[in-house]
Amino acid sequence: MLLMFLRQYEPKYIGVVFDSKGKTFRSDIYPEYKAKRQETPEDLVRQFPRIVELVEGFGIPSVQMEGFEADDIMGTISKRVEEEGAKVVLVTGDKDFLQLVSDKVTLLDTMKYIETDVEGVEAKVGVTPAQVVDFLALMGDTSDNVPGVKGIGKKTAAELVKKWGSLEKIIENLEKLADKHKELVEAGIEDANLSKVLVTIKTDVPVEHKLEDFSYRGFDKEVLREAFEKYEMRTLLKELGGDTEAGEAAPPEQDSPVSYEGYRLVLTEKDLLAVVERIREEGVVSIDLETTSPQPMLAEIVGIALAPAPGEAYYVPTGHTSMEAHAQGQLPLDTVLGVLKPVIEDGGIKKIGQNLKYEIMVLNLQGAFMSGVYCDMMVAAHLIDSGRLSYSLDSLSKDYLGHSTITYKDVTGTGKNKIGFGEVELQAALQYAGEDADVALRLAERLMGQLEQEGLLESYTAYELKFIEVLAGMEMRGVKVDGDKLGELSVEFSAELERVVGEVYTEAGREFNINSTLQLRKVLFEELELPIKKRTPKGEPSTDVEVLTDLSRQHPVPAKVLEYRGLAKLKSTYIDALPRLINPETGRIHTSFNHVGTSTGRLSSSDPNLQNIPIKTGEGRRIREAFVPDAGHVLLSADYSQIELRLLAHFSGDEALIEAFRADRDIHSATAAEIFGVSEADVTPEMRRLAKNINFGIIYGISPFGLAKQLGTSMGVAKGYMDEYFARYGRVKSYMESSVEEARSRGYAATMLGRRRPIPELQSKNRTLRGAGERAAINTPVQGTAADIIKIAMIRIHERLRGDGWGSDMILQVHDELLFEVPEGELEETGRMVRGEMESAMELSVPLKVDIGVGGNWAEAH
DNA sequence: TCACTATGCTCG
DNA sequence: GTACGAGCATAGTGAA
Repeated sequence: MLLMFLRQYEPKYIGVVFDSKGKTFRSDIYPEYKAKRQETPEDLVRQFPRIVELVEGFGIPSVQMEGFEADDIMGTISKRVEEEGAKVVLVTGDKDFLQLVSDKVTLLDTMKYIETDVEGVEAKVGVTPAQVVDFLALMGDTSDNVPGVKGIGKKTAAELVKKWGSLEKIIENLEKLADKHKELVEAGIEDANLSKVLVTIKTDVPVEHKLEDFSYRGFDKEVLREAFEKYEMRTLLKELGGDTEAGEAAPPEQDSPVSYEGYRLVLTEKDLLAVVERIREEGVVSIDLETTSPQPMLAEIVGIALAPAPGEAYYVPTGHTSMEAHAQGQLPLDTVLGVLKPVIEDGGIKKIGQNLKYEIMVLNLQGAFMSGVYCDMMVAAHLIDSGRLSYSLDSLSKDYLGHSTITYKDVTGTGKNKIGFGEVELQAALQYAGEDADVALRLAERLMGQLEQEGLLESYTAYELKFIEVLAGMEMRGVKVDGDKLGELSVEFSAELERVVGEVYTEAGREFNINSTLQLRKVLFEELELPIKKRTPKGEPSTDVEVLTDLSRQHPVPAKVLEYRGLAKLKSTYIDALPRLINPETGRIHTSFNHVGTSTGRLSSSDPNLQNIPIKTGEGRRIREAFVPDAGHVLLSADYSQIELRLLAHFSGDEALIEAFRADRDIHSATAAEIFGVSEADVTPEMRRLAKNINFGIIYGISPFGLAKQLGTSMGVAKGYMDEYFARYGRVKSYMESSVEEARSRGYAATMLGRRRPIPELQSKNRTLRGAGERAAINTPVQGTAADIIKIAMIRIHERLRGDGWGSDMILQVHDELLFEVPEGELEETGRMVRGEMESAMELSVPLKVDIGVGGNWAEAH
């Protein structure tokens, strides 16, 4: 509430007033005052000191005076400030405060976010602010135990006060009242008079503070961050915005560089043409589409914001549905796009925006093909710092411009009051959308400057920006999923689940919700009295796969639960979820690839996540069978073989490792042969499994504990393996150490294309945190460079496929694998081209190797 | 009803 | 408390 208030109102003075314990003049004259209140819950009482702490963190002065209620202190301050001629906003939901409202004083209910002025008071209670005390005196207040006049409620109280003007006047004119009212008031005169005193907020409390004492200079981000971290207020932490470099002061919140004066609505074709003229003059435009859906494949445009220069922004509504929009008349989308298309498609006009992939896709569906992508804020910020909590425009604006933008929620509301963007009033839409376009434009300058300064501009334009179009293309093409097949699987899994559930109930001796860890814990550890093997971070007995596998030796229930979980997971996450995401227009699934989804530079995928479709179990593989090509096509899968270990060989320069890859040996067998001192022919499957785990462990920044856990052995044994590994691959060890050292001295880890991930944990005094930082420092260059390599390959393949004559499409990326939908007749050429581009994407001291598979579904292609 | 956390499990 | 990087389903809780 405070954050929202500070941002929206940017007050010059602010104070928070607290009640204090003990007696007040009200309880003196009326001992029953607030008597019926329930005792303040203990949970709440304990929070009061923390609230004070947080208010201090916000840099807000607070007032608390023994013997005086907060109401009266607020009333006094409000009165004084009002007399000095300033405006006052009283932030409270208490209706008693309606009495203080004037042309200078308003009430803000931060729960509902409604600001009440004089007219508001009358609309709300039917009387003027001055009459509120009389109104309350009659009506009473149950929550404060103020009696009022028995039998008179809100309606009658308002009616009487409105007619006679005050309580005193009503009493004077008792005889003229309707019989029913007369009787009631007569009986309640004493109560009414007392009530009036009780509800009247005092304005003459001896407050010593001067207005200047309440000056607000903004909050210290660091102090607040610490408090939020301490109390694990993660959402607020995120809202607070990213890191400010040590020594670099955060830009002041208050001198906001953005004003809305240069923003204009565009409602006529003539005005639109003038905007186009401005864009051509500037040679650059920031674009922000407002639509009906966050999913580009389902979105319809309701308006377009355009900013050709800082402070100058236009909003062209095309699909707003408010009466006002209809009254003013908006241009049809076709007309608008007809005028804008040449600009959008003109590569000579630089395009700026936030998450331009979205704009590219939505416009593409309307037949406009964006060219000249010049700067995407989100993508630029991620290259500079892939460790940020947020890449939202608001967050970037706060950090780089010191300006908080109007948020989407601010204009559309949330929860059940939420409206579509098309229902937003045009002025609000103009300010919101115009600001986004404007802010993106201003940020572009800053971010491009920083990219250049840090030597990242080349990477940015040559790879990151081009990658946006590659992703847009893949998302738009989508992947075909056989809904009928999933339907059959669903039926089959339902039957299986029913069977397993029945077996669990029988063995457990009763029915319960197997999905509930809470209930499962009771059954396993209390009723069946099985031993607790492990605890969750909260100290509760764990029921995860490791524990249940172990317990399966003692009792049939854990084994059955594991079986249940396996089936239920597949059914709910994939089998039943995927068909719902099939686009009705295209009949395909269009995942969203998040360009800035990870701190290493990998992609992430969501809605649905197509990067974690099961493969390891037979049942899981059946889900992949539902991913199919169009008729006359096949799926081609191409995946990098051991790309991360190859990078480890390259980066470390370890001769043994490099030699193994150059000779194209099975790397896990080769490692096993080295560690166990046998010839590769004598490596057993068990030895290979061990070596494989060690190899992966190395990339993750191995620890004896982690390796032991993975292998199911003791830490001593694991340590032995590690020592043996490092004895054979000495350069790997020194490379790992230098990775950490480099990250420590520079403050960040980096990938080959330059993406930077700050790792402040390396400075931590907390051993665990520091350890995590060290492992991140080891892993990031390896995982991140692998991501760089496949990114380069994808850009080149995309460009090749876009050239003449190809019928193949690249449809998915799963970190080291690319999936293509290929016309049967084009199979060989596509395979050759794809392998060529992937293997030559980057020159390393070891070869890059790609395995290719083909099939009638994704399972077969693998 | 909504926002959020805890737990557990899928992938590379 | 401990292997790197992700997203999502479900249960449960507290606040609006």
